[in-house]
Amino acid sequence: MKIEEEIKQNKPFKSEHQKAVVNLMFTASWWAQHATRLLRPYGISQEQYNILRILRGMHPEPATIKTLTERMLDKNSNASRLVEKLKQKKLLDRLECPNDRRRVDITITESGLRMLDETSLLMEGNMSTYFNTLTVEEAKQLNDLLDKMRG
Amino acid sequence: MKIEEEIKQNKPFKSEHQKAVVNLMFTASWWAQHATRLLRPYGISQEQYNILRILRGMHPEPATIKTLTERMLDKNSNASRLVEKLKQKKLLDRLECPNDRRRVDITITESGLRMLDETSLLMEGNMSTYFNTLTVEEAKQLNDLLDKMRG
DNA sequence: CAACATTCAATGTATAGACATATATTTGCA
DNA sequence: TGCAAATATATGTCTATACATTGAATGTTG
Repeated sequence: MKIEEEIKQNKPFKSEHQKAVVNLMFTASWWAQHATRLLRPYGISQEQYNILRILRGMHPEPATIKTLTERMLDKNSNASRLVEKLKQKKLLDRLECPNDRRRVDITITESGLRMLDETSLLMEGNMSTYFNTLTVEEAKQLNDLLDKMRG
Repeated sequence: MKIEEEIKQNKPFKSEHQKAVVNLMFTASWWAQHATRLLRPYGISQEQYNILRILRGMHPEPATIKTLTERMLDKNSNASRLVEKLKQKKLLDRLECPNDRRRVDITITESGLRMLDETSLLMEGNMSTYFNTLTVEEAKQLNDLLDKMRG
């Protein structure tokens, strides 16, 4: 469906650029909804999932809060607090870094890895299902345009 | 900058499709940050701004909570509460609908219109500045791809 | 090495998103 | 008409974002 119909906009957009911004935000929100629902049965949010993905990518090397923040999609989400939530669920371990006591070493646990294997399979499966409307060539184009959009 | 650099991803993405999803979410979050900062001096959030835009579009016809929800980018954001916030700032009026007492008629005030004229000029100006990296043709392509992405 | 600046993480506070539930009104139909 | 179903909005609760501030540890420099 075209973005105008999705948001029942009666007037035309002022420009393709403005429309693209609205379309971007709408599409992101649309996908966020799906992702949130997929993850809900596992008791983790998208950003918690994202943190676990970063930790798996580095495993068995530990990350610090700083590293996580740099790699997270949402730079302002509060890595400290999200890490605390995940620790309570025993999905990661947090240890004081021996070299620098300001830092904390954060490592995904076995249980975290198991849960992530399951959820990432589910997420990736859903992505393929939802996004198979795009060809690989089109996905590539979309990536280029988004990169270019950010200047 | 390419998305891999933005989030300091060392490994390649599994597929262009997966990369496109990450890119979409990252770009949306990136723009949301700018928008939030632009609106901050005016004391309104993006979604409050969005509601005012919808109301201006319908003005002088009133909207209901239901109408707003249908047209908002984020279907789950709580129109009731956002309307309440905007009412407190005297940017809109909320009246019981005479035909159907379940509903409320919501209309943007003069003061709301004035503030929106100012903020939307600012927002649109910023969009042109940020997104002039894309040609009109590319913006069109991006719109088509996003529409197609949602299936 | 002492004083000051910087870095890293945690926390306080306000706003918003996600979702279930409550409450009032209207509609539809037996 | 009466009563259940549907509709419109509001609210409670938990989580997350935005941003300022705090506090501890480390770096830097005279």
